[in-house]
This record gives sequence, structure tokens and C-alpha cells, in this order.
Amino acid sequence: MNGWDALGAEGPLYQSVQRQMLAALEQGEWRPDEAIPSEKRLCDRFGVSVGTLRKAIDALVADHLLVRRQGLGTFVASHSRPRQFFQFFNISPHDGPRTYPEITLLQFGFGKADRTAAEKLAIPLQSDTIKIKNLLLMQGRPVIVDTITLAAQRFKGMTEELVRNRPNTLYRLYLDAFSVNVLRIDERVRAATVNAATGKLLGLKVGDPVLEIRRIALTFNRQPVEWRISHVNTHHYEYVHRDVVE
Amino acid sequence: MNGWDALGAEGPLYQSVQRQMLAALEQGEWRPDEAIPSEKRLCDRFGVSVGTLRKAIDALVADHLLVRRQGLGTFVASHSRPRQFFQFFNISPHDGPRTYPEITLLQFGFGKADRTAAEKLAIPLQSDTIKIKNLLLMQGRPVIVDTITLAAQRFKGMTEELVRNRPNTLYRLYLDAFSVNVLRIDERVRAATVNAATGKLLGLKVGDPVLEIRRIALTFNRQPVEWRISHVNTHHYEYVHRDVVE
DNA sequence: TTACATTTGTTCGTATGTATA
DNA sequence: TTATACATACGAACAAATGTA
Repeated sequence: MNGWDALGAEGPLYQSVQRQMLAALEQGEWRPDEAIPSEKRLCDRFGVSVGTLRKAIDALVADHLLVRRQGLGTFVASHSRPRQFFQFFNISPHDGPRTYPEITLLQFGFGKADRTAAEKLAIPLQSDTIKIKNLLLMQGRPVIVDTITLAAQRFKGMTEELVRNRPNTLYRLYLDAFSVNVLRIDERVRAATVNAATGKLLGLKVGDPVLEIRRIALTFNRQPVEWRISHVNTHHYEYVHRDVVE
Repeated sequence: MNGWDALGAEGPLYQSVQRQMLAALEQGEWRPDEAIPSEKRLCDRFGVSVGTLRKAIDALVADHLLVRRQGLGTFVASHSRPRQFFQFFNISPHDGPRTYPEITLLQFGFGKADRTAAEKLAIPLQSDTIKIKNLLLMQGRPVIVDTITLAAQRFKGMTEELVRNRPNTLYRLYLDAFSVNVLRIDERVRAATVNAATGKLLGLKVGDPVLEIRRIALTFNRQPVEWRISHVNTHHYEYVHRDVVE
């Protein structure tokens, strides 16, 4: 025994299996919403017992990359199901249940990465970017203005029509049309005073306080794929975050 | 087979074991930072196999109630270790690593629950409460003002000296002195304008924008134990939140 | 240093139960 | 009803980490 497994890397066997399955996911061998092979078949493929395989799958399920459905199979996670919309939507009414926003595309265009965008997206200064600006209405009220920057490199062929006519969320569009799977987000929130343009959209006076949310959306390997600044009128809505010990 | 287990409730055996272990934790049979009995002993006690017991423990470890240490044993989680301080501290510099705040007690006193406090803490209107006000300095700068409300019922014998002389975090004091184990928090963030008193503490002019964080801290069974409003000067610091798909 | 006991970690294999089409 | 797939449960064997004699 030399401690080396088939697909690189040391460590327990189940972690090796986990890495191999992660690679299959990254390389698109198994597509979102599709079932992966059955446990039996995967045991054969990786040459391990059920218990070991299940431990690998357990880890990927815990990471929310896979979803198990008894009697059906194990599926690759995605943003298609409606209940998953709210996954990365942390704005909620002060009281009462979450509501679904109505989204209006304000702007779509191309640009060059400024210093912030270049840093956040880990791309060269002045490289090509795509800019999207959205207004989100909640129960008829303007609540959020999103300013989104993408690396054109990663989203070749993106058009205003694609964004405007998307049947699902933006992140679902990233996945379906560009194979970009957003797995986690990193948000930082500040208090700011609203400027004239955004204030007008949100029905606020210049200088009124708003939340400024700076988000980086990440895919496999924590690679950044989207840089987004949101301004939120928190008069009726607020930013929600739940946390547990660890 | 009738589907009923010894300690109430239906469902899989490992969940029954999990419930029994949770009960032992709630009732203080196993104290924070102490080791629970070995797997072998617990198997005997609950009359299950290692695999089943481990699955129950796995769930409690995933909930961060227990921590495993190979060769040592399985321990009850706590807030004593320094790295755990930041668990519920979501304020970080705009750039650079997290820093530890210097905390000053501004006020300690007793009061009666107003409507908000009563609702958030799920206690009767006008019932006795404890009020704590803290100023937090980060690298010498005033950044946060915390206004904390506790149900006196749950924290009998709380004194200013206990708060002032606590060796660890406030949540560690709750645990050690009152057996109140904070397991999760629910935070809602709004943009607000600072008032005169808080503005003076934070070095801001009246009307300057601040974050207003409204936190409920919860123990077992999602019972609320603390209601806290924080006002944050986000000129150099910001609220951080990471999120993954699920 | 060494040896040993204890405890959790990993892996295997098998059997049976439950959900779905 | 039947076949398939995941879920639960058992137990055994060995590895790795830790503390102590």
C-alpha cells in the first residue's frame, strides 16, 4: 500500500470518490436536474462498497451539489425548481411571508472592467464585461436596484434578448446557456445614502439611507463569476440572515 | 413491530437515538466542553449498533451540537474556544482580516418588556427584563452599539458584575451561569439614520446612515432567549454573509 | 522510547424496509 | 405486481490518533 489513489490525492477512499464525482460534475458529465447513475453502478465504477460510496454522496449532498430522492435516484442540484428561487434572495418583508419580486430590465450593455470589477471577478483591468441593471418590485413597490457585472469571456454570446426572455432566474440562465453553475455567494452589506438616479427609481430622496449589498457569486473552486451591487429601500423590506453554531 | 420507540415519536431508529441524545444535552446530563460516553457505551445504553449510533451522532455533529475528536472522544460544543467567538460576529473590515472588538459596557439595568421585546422574546407584556448596552471598538474606532434585552425569568441572578467581569463572550456567560445555550441567531438588517445618542457614540452626525441589525438568539427548540438591536457605522466595517445552494 | 489501552475513523458486506414508476 | 433505487440497520475488521504507563 502506497497511499495513492487512482485519481490523484491522498486521504480516505471516500474522499477520493468524492473528488472523482466532483470532477464529473464540473466537467458536465452529469447535468443539473439529471439523475446520476445508481449507487450500484457507481460502486462498480469506483470499485468501492455501498457504504463508502454513500459517504461520498453524503458529502456532496451536504454541499448541496446533489439531491437524493428515495425510489427515484440521486440528482444534480439546480436553480430550476421554484422553491429554490429564494436561495440567494435574502430580502423579505418586515412582517409576513416572503414574496416573489417582479423584475424589470433597465439596462443591458457592454463595457470594460474597472478596478473594482477586475478585482472582484479576478479578470484583467479593461477586459470586456457585460452590464445588467434591474429594478425589482415587491408587491408593486420599487425595492431593489441591481447593478450586475459579468466577465464577457465566461458568457460569450450573451444578449439582451436572452436576459429579457429568460423563463427562470438569471442564475438558471447562466447555467443553461453558459454552463456556469452558481454554487455560493459572498455578500457584504453597508449603509449608504442613495444617489439621485437610484433614489428616483426607489422613490427616495437623495441622501435617504439604503442598504448597499456587494455580492460576489462563485462557482466550482470558488471562482467568481458575477459581481453585483444592490441598493435596497428597507422601508418595508429588510435583509435576512440566519446563522447556526459551528 | 408497531413502529413505536421507547422514547416517544415514530421514524427511523437513528432518529430516536438522536432525540434521546438531544434530550440528554438539553437536560444538562452532558455539559459543554465535556466528553460524552464512548460509542461503545452509548451503543449499550441505547441498544443499537455502532453504525446506527454513529448516524445519530453524525446528525448532532452536523447541527454543531457535538464535536468529534479522534482518539479522544466526542464533546459537547461550546463558545469557549477563541476561534468560536466569531461565529455570531458578522462584522468585518472592508478589507483585510477580521479583528476582535474591544467591548465597553455602557449600561446595565432592569425594565419591563415593551411590545417588541415581548413579541421577540415570546414573553408577556410588562414582564421583567434585563437591559444591556455595549459599545464595541474595532482597532480603536467605535463601530457598533448593541442594545440587548433578556427575559429576567431565564437569567435569574444576572448582575452587572457578572456581565462586566465575564472572561469570555456574553453567550458563554449565558451558558456557564444560566445554562442557556445559544444555538442559532436570526438577523434582519435595515438601513437607518442614526439618532443623537448613538451618533455621538459612533462619531456620526444625526441623520448619517447606519446599519440597524435586529437579532433574535435562539436555543433548543428555537426558543428565543435574547433580543438585540445593533447599530453599525459601516464607514470602515461591513456586515458579512456567505450563502450556499440548497 | 516503547508499548498499550481507549476512542474515533474508514471500509467492507449483507439484509431488510420504503418509495416510485 | 414487479423492478429499481435509495434508506435503514447490523456487525466485523482494521487504521489512525491520543494519552498514559
